[in-house]
Amino acid sequence: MKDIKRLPDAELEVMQAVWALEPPVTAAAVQQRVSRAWKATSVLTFLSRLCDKGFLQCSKEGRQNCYTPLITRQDYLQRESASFVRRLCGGSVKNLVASLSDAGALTEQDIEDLRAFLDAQGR
Amino acid sequence: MKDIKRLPDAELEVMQAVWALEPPVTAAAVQQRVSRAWKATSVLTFLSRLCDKGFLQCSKEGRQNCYTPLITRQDYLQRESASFVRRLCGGSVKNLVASLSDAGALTEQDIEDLRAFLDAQGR
DNA sequence: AGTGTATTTCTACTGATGTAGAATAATGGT
DNA sequence: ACCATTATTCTACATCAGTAGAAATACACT
Repeated sequence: MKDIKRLPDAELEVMQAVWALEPPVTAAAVQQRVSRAWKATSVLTFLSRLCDKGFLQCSKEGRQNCYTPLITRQDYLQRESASFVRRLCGGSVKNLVASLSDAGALTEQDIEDLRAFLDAQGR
Repeated sequence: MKDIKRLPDAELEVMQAVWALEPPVTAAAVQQRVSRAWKATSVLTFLSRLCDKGFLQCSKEGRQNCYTPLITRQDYLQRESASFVRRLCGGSVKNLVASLSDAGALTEQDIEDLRAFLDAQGR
């Protein structure tokens, strides 16, 4: 039914904050958690747009709004990374990892983790 | 100098076409290569925006425009994948690969390629 | 009850993106 | 030299995104 779409940067950052915090989140908490210096009204705009898009649900807790994610971080990440690999890397994951490596964005730790992951993976 | 920014979907698709073709490309060639059914003028709009953004250089070849990439696919891919991992995966590449796996976007071939890549990597 | 204060909802504005018609310019043929 | 054809440049417009002031609400106190 609902087709989740890619979120614009600002909304994504807000979602990250919501995901990072405990379930029913207030706008103020989000504002603090976020890295950018947005005015309270800006944060509220983003939160409300996220509700419109079906990413959040909003309920009143007295005078305050409380937001709860309707989409998990995992779910969003899965969709986005699959779409990223398709759109940018011609569908090849190796291609992606190789370019991360070229970009110097692959730490020793990453490599180790990946090895472990693959080992656990392959039967 | 120039800070390369993320391209919107339409422009990215046009760039992919340009990269896929041989260096000096005509708008017509791009239009054919691309998957979406854009009108010729739309394609030209995107090409011209890509020139403005410093991704392409345009030269006249008689009556036709010829476009040449100023940014390589590799270069763009590197930047974008690094930024993607940062923005969405909290900087963890394993996180990314794991979610691809969960999304069922990791083929047997991908895993094999990754293993080979990592082996070649780690001295 | 009246008022300053915290929150939220409306409204607004600028610039980016997707898409393409209208206008213009350059060709090729007759 | 003229005109149908073709490619390019302008112009346009709707929607999305980033950002936030103004207006409306709801409390918390005195």
